[in-house]
Amino acid sequence: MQPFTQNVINVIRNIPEGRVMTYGQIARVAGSPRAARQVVRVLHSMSKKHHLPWHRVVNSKGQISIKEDDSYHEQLLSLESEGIEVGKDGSIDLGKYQYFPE
DNA sequence: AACATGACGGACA
DNA sequence: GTGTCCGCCATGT
Repeated sequence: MQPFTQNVINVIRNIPEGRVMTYGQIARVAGSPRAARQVVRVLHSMSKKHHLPWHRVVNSKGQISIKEDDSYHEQLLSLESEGIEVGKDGSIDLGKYQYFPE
């Protein structure tokens, strides 16, 4: 496994409840600014093995990036249960909920 | 090795 | 705001 992948997992694990981070942001924090797509890949492989708050990850527009299927619904409910306001189109106010790690 | 894929992002019309 | 195009980079076939 690439060290970057491990970093991504750590970053995601550190997102506080009630906050979100974007794919690109996670990629930057993990050390590879343009690896947003690898973050996506990590989420895919991790959702099966690791216990991570993947639902706190949204795209740069502050929206849920999944098709309106089961996973989408799961993410929506998870976010709302943490107190995050999610628009009907899956939009979130990043200025209000985005988390910036130190 | 070549080509396709993806829960992305930024630039531009 | 919407749609198109192109860059990114690990994986899968």
